[in-house]
Amino acid sequence: MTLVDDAVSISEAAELTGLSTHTLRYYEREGLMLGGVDRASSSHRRYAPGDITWVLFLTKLRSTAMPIARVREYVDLVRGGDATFAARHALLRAHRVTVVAQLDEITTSLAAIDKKIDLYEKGINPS
Amino acid sequence: MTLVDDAVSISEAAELTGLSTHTLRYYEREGLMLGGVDRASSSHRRYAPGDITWVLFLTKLRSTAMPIARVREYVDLVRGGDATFAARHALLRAHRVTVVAQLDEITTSLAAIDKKIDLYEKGINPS
DNA sequence: AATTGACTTAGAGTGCGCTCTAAGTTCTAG
DNA sequence: CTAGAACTTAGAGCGCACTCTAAGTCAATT
Repeated sequence: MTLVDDAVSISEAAELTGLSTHTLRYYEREGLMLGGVDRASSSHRRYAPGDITWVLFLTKLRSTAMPIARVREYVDLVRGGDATFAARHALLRAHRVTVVAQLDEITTSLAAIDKKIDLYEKGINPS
Repeated sequence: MTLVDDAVSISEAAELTGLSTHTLRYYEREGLMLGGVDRASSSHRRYAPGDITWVLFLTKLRSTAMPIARVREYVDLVRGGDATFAARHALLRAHRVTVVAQLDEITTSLAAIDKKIDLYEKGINPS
């Protein structure tokens, strides 16, 4: 069994996640990383594969408009271990409801925009 | 033909649009109202039905993340009349592309969240 | 050994979209 | 006529999520 050090630097983590190094440090400061990122050379961050996986999921939460504070709540629950299983499950299910609502609102708005575009396409001059 | 004054006060406009009176004044200040809102008694705003219709469409643009500045561009074009027909059409079509991208991103993120929720539902303890 | 570039920290700054305040004016009900 | 609610303005303040700066440390290359 070969032991590969597949942990990466912050700039590599930035490339892998699509975030800036600034944002990665900011998220860590805000307590959004599950376990605290490892350090090499006693100062430079080393992102383990699991850290990358977590950041990628975190960006899914953020891209569905979960506030930083709510993400932190979730992370704090994860740190709480088995005892918080139900709470974490509930938090995600509650968030899911808001995401479906977002999709619905955007879809409704898109329909209104499409209606307006149709007017343009028919040569009508709308506002 | 009966002439009804169906223009409404700012608080009624707020109720009709779901915005606050503060926001309605803010939008007007930012140049987002098509023609300038009428005044009654030489000071209080009177929102005509067309104003309400416009604000409702404007909220569709906003709810699909069109920045205030872009909305203003559109409004400025509308003020430009027939000459800007093509530009307005293009602006809306370009915005449409971003809206579809939003829907796609949120849908992808929702799938990731659902996957996580499934783990909870199966009694697995995820992070 | 020296240079160059990536990294570190704490903290300040930015942009957006509201949201609120204060001081004064106007409308409406009694 | 009066009281109180709703309105007006200009401008300040706020919350969020970054984003950047400064001053210094560390790593890789020549």
